[in-house]
Amino acid sequence: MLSVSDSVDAAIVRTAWQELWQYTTPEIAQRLLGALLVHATADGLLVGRIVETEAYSSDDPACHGVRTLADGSTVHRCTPRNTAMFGPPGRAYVYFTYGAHYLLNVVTQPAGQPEAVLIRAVEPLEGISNMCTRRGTAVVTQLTNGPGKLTQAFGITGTYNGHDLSQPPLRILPGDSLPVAEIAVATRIGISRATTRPWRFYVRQSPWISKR
DNA sequence: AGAATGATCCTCT
DNA sequence: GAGGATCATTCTC
Repeated sequence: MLSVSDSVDAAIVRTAWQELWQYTTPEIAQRLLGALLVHATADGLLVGRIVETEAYSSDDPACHGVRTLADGSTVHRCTPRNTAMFGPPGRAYVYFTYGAHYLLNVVTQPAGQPEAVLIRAVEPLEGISNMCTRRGTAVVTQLTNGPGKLTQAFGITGTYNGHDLSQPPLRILPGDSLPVAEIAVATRIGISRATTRPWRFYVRQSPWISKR
């Protein structure tokens, strides 16, 4: 049974969600800080607050939708793995790497323009004991402080690749933008190309981020 | 068909 | 701080 206030709340969230995609990808990465990642599982609700993100753009050699040619130029390349990146904004791009980890991205630009925001860390809010079970640890600060860790804690796998993140069971609920003073800017982690772009964003002094 | 690479994590020292 | 695990994806031959 849906109450009137629930409907109003849903409309507000829907508006904030759709307005997000008019910004550039680095701007969206900052605006996703503070948003809630929500997964409704058979074992219960899992909720986390996003505290760390990275932007990947369509002119960015580090982006999965971009290929660097021998002459140093870059082209867009749609492949079976990165197809979701070429789809509409607001969808998930989930991929598997290092033979072990799923990484969750949010597609940010209109279809054909491969850009996305990697969710690198969240602050666990609800379903923490469930997350501990999934992660195999009781150390709460180690549950979701990395892109591979948080997908394991939340039970997010490749089945969500292409999923509309405004819809259950896996959603992102935008919140108010953080004050600029609370947002730290740094270079991205774990990449070998375009390493100097300042496109990693995190909540300053948060104990839940992956790395200082 | 073969080889290289990787938006990571964990376990050491 | 360094190195290994582990395998899907992608490119090259």
